[in-house]
Amino acid sequence: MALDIPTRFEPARREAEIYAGWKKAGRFTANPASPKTPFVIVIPPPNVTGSLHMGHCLNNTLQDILTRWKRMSGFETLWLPGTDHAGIATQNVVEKELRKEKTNRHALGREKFLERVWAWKEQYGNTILMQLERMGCSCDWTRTRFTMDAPYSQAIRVAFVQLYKKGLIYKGKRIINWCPRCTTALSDIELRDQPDDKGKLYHIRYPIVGGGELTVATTRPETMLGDTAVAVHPDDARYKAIVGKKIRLPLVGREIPVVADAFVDPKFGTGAVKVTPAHDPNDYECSQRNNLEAICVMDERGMMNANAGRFAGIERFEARKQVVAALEAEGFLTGTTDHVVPLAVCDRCDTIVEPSLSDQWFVKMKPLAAPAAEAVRSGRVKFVPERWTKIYLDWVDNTRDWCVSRQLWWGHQIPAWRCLDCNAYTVEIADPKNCAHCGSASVKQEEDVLDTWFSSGLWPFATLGWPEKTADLAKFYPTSVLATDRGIIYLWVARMIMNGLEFMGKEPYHTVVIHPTIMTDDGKRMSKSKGTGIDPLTLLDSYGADATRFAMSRLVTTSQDMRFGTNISKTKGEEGQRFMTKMFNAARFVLMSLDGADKAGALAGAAALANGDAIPGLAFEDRWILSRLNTTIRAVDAALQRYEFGDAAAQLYAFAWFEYCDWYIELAKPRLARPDGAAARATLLHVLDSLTRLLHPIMPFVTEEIWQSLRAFDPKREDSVMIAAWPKADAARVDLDIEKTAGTLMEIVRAVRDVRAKYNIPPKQALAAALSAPDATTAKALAGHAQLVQDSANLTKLDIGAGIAPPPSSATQVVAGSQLFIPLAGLVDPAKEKERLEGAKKKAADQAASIRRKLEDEKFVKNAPEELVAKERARLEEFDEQIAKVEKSLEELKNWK
RNA sequence: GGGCGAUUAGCUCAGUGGUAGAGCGGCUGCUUUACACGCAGCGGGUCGGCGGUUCGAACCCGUCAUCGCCCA
Repeated sequence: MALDIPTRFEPARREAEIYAGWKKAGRFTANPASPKTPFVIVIPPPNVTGSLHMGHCLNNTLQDILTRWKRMSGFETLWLPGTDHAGIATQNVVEKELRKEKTNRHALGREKFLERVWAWKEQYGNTILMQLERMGCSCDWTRTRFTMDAPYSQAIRVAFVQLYKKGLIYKGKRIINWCPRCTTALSDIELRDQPDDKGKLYHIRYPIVGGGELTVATTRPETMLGDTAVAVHPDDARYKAIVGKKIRLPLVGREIPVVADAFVDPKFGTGAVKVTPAHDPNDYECSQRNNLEAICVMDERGMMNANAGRFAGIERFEARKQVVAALEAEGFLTGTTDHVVPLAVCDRCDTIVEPSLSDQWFVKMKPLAAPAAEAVRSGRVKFVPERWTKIYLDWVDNTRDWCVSRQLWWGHQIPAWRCLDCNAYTVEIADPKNCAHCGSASVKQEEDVLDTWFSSGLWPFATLGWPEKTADLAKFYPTSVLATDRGIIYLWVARMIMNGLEFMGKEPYHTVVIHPTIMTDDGKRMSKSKGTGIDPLTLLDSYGADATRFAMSRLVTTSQDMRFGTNISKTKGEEGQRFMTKMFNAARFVLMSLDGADKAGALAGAAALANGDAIPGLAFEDRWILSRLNTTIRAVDAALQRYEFGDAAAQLYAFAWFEYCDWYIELAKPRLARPDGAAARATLLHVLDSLTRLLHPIMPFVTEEIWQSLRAFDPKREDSVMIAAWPKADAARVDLDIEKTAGTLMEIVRAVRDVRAKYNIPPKQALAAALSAPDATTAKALAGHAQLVQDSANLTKLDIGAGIAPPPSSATQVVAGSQLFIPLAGLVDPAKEKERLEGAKKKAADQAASIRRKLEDEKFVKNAPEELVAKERARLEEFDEQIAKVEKSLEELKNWK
């Protein structure tokens, strides 16, 4: 064996090189002019400030598996990568830098600030994309997109103008979520729940003008400064008499009315609530119904403003304390109780958001959401697993208008110009010089920018060149599959579907694969702040990309969570690494076996096998592994079609390791030196070739390395496994009889090894054995394969026949309905053998008893399907025979010396 | 408050009505010339609790519990 192949594949040394090779050869680049059917995935764009976390790692592994699988299956495949500009996050990062320089964006001015952000993006914005390369992702980097690029920005502008002109975008005053730290509006989905938010409920006495009083309860006493009414339920008998009267607002002195409004829950607190229209969404709606004034008492940074009177200039939570103290001092506070307050915080900076009345731009959701719901209801877009459909529909059916303006600088400035003369808006694709309404030249563009999700909602077609009619758009839209986490269903999926229908008239993909969310070892959400997250780069460094990808994909199930914390990632990563090494060594063995042998013969044979042709000299075990290979191909295909990645990975692992390596290679070894070695070599090579292709989508690097070694033998094959054809299952190769017989033979071999292990007989010590089959047919079927069993179990001989008498002093083992006898005179202790046989007898007797019980039950015999009853009868007979045999062996034992 | 998911071997998970499975870990034995990141063998579970349907339930129904996720 002249070949010099190392025993390990070294990811750290080879991955980058292999990846560079693919990239240089343009393997990832899609061709819109190709006649092939397209398969397209757009990446759910990661945040440009982000770095790879476990969720990305899983998400992109699965996308790459699909992409590579489809590419090998003959599709014109495009996996389009890119990032979104992440308005708040990116602006925060750069503002942080500025703070270190003791300056801020206002000092810099908008233009200079944006230059800084771009500079930051150029320097750091590629981090996550480079990490995808490390994972082996076969993204088309020539098509990398960024939501702030000029063509993409143009798409956003066209989309905004179209929606505005259709009346689907408007500007209006609403209560929105305000982040006082980021000083911008946020949409509902940019919030997070604050856990463990223990608050208090304050009970405040409100005096009624003309006598009497009311008690209201509030969790946010500082907002009482902005109260403009007290509301009670119209049917609440307790308060009927005072509706229409006035309250003198404590601390402020303003007179405010008592109004009746059905939104009040009479059972909560005292049944009377303070109404602060400028700081609560329900109160605002109440104020609209009752013509109440809205008084804002805070500024954009969460400081109390002039409307707060003596509390002006105080920070909102400090103001709460001081208002409570003042109420108490003046005798208005009647008590406090503990109360859990649901609090929302800004997703980006953890600041408690302030519901605030504000003038913002909104997208009308109903007209967009209805078709998006229909696309899913009709089945044109399918969720996998199917249960997510309901989650999606619940949201699109009930979604409220979407606040899309953000008080940021980094983002797409809203293409609306306000006329300084007539106050009307002009919304155009090209910058207008004059007001469209009065012709005035005094027009000023809105300063606010659009929500980042507004841009990522256009992702499936804006990335392909829309609104231009590009070749890419024509070829690759609609895309095929979107793979993402459940947390993204509202964020992107719903919006992409809405926009796809609105702007392209066609849903953006036919399938949405919702894969599990990565959890810690104990099933909790990974949290950066709690330090329970793990860094995928550590895994890539420790085990390599292939092992990491295998480990993750193998754990993917239809369940919604996937535990992959510190410990689990270690054991699973190591498992992946071992598998990678195993495959590498299997290839090493096959190549070394071919080297110096009849190479041409092996190549021709393997080619014939790949073609489905017969080759001379195919042995039983060859036909067995070919049958298993084709069964496996079918199973893997079926699993991938259903997006059951874990199942596909497990099938491949089991076939490669336990069938190909553990059994087939071992069976082939003795033949390599014999005259029938040619067929064995051809089969070894063909199965290795198929496995290399099948494993490639999951483990791209090691399979490419193996492929290149194969190619050194056979320069005619494709330059890269990436473009090799995906194996097709050949039904003609599947032979269930062979698989069944092989199963029996393996059981026999295992039984011999078991006896050896029990009696400490070394594998090297050859033994003789006899097998007593239940009938002549079985005996004949097995006898043909005696040599195979002898090779595997190191037997000098193996007599097989029906009803063979046990040789003297034999250990007995029941296997697959037959009895195996191994003469062990002088080797073993009869007492020990007796113990073993008693154990086997008990096992069989227990089984028999349970079946007998069943069969003695008339109801079972009457109601169960006939075949089942017959099957149970046969089983009982088998067990009874077995017991008899063991009893006979126990008798024989007495004759042992 | 509503919805969803999970609960099966020490761990991670398959298993949708008819003999409880896999991998990992464990234990025992092997320096077998592809691989000790290996090979061979073995043990290990009243399928979360309780009730119901059924000849028969891990599986279907009800209920409770625990853990988790989402929405309000």
